[in-house]
Amino acid sequence: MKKLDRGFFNRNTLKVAQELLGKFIVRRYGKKIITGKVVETEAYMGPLDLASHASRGKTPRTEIMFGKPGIAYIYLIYGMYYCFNVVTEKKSYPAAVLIRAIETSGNEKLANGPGKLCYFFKIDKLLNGEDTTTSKKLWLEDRREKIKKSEIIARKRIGVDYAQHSQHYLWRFYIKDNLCVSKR
DNA sequence: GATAAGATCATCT
DNA sequence: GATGATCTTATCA
Repeated sequence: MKKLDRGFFNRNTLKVAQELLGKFIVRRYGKKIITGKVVETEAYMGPLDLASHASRGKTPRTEIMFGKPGIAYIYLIYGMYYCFNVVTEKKSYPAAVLIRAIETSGNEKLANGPGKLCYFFKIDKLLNGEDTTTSKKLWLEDRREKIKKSEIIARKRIGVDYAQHSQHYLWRFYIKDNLCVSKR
């Protein structure tokens, strides 16, 4: 197994989002190691993407997305759930990939959504800005699992009727027929 | 089966 | 003071 390095993330966000499928998240929490396979991602890129926090300009919260590729952007949503993103593309270009669902050993439904996977992985805002290419607490690995191109499904993101041209873009990716993918 | 509402708080206006 | 990159439970057809 091989740790994903900065070069992997320093590329087109859509490419990274697709290639992250089948990769593994590794989380060291105290003496415990938690791992899981990425089965669903979503891309948020650039100032033109109205669904992205960064489209409204740089703020103290979103400046992580303007930072180095490979670092973690963790955001508390609705006061209850964290979302785990990995920053992509070159520095000062705001883009990130949201990890939406993870396949875990055991119960499939433990991490089939952005909020739940963060709870499962004990991810909180202490890890915001963590560099996953050097961290010993949180990183990503390539375990040579092959995902066929025909198994990658691209779908439109939900709730973007106001972002007219963006609606055509298929920026949500998941592995076909995987039980862990979030529903609805 | 589908849709609606409630929980709850950091961040922005 | 309003709002959101969510999830669960309740209610209706």
